[in-house]
Amino acid sequence: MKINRENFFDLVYQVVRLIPKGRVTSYGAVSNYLGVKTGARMVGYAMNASHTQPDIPAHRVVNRTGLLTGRHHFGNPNLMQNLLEAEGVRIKNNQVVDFQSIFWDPAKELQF
DNA sequence: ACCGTGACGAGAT
DNA sequence: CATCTCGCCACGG
Repeated sequence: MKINRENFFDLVYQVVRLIPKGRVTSYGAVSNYLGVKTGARMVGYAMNASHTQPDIPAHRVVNRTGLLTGRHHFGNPNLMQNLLEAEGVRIKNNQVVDFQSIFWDPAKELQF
């Protein structure tokens, strides 16, 4: 079954909503989980539009290196980091500390 | 309809 | 190890 853009956006939102507090995931991981392995950019694009949707912890989604590449889209560049730190995620130089340990892979953690 | 752009990622140089 | 290039697909101009 082909994933329409509406479904894709919606699915991205759903997955992001499932990210546990204090954990983070990557655009690529979400994309891969949705079956669009090469659609990491689309996830980012979806997140860009996520501001229209409530309850979207976009701050828990970073790039594959754990870098807070999306911080400039939170109005305040420090907001993303603040939100993460408030959840116990340590940030060092715009990068998630111990990224691998708190990384949440929907394909593995969620498994469905 | 064509082109440039992007909250990405992986491989090449 | 630092940069560059290309693929990906949706969207705005």
